[in-house]
Amino acid sequence: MQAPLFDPDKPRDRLLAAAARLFRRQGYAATTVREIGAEVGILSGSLFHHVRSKEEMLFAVMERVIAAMLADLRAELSRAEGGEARLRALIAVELTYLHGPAADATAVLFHEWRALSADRQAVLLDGRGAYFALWDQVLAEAGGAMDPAVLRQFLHGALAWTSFWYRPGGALDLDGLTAQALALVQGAALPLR
Amino acid sequence: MQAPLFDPDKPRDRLLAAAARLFRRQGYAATTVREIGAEVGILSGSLFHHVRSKEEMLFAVMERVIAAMLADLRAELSRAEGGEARLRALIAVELTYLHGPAADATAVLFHEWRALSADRQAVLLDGRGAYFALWDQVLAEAGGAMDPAVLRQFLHGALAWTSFWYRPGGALDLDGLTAQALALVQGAALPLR
DNA sequence: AAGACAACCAAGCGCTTGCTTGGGGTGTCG
DNA sequence: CGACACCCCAAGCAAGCGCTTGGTTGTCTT
Repeated sequence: MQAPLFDPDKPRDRLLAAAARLFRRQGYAATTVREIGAEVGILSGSLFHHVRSKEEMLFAVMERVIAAMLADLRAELSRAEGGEARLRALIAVELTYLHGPAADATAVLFHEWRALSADRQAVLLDGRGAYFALWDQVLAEAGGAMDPAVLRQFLHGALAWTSFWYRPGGALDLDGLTAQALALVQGAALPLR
Repeated sequence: MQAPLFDPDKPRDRLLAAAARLFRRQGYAATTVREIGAEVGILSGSLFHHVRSKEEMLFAVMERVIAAMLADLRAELSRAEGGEARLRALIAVELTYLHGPAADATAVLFHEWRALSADRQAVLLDGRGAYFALWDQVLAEAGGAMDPAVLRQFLHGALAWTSFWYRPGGALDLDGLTAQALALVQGAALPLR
């Protein structure tokens, strides 16, 4: 994890952080620009001094997460040696984003994708593609019997879903959760038949 | 799978089926009652002859899926003999609902939960609880090393996420997908360390 | 034949939505 | 001191929202 996604000193960033928080809690469509304004202490009209439209906020939030996740995953993978370490890096980066300081923005990226217009989805597709290409590479290296693409979808789904039930600070910390996910994919979930 | 969730002969059921379709495609908040009316060929006002409010449609859709899934899972489990068969039943029922005739309603249940008011969420909690109690029971019987609650969340997340990428009719059919999920949870994803 | 009922239309109500406009206060820098 | 961004408010617009109203059809029952 490098620099935080949003700089509290920049008004526009404070706005985006607030938008991410509300988009996550209520969903994009159910969140009004008046609520976002209130969250940072300005009126809804003043909000458009920093941003061209409501959707631009959604786009900006997603754009930043994608770029940051991709950079972080690349850094972690270049540092990791051995198949298990690389696999752990995959999971750790995803879970760190989902439950660390960037939790709101990451949850929005994963769960509000369809709220974004098709044009803007297309702009972000390159970044998403590069990110998952790294996944496929690591999973293929691991050389399991399962189709890497299917395994990637299963794993990504299982991790993305944690944002609905897992809360850090409980009995299970982030490292523990990472270990559990690693165990799942390494085949330690249930005893072999 | 017993009787279909919605009876095409009943106008109210046709409405609910259309609502489920649109809620799934666009999300609950982003769907208007005018669109739902148009989907069945009536005006938006006439819609309220069958239903008290827009949210009642969401509730009705979810209620039916929960009841049907619970009944089907109970039936399948009572028919299954042995740990692996019971495990497969868990996965098969979930995937059948997610990608069979009830796909729209099931996706809505899984992905639009927070759009439902807290009061109505509470009404449905019993059914959800009973359903997942069966999961925990089967997973505990399987006797793996992983915490059954965490494993349940991982598995449920991985399966629920299939509604974003899996489409029946391709190279991988539903039985194949079920087998892959079973393999994941049985530890055949990657070779052991 | 008459009544009852379900199903729908046409019109529109009150309210909220995303966004625009015009203007004013505050600080920085030449 | 004046100029110039920057940031924000006050007010409001057009469009769309969920939902209500009063009334018209066609079908079925008695």
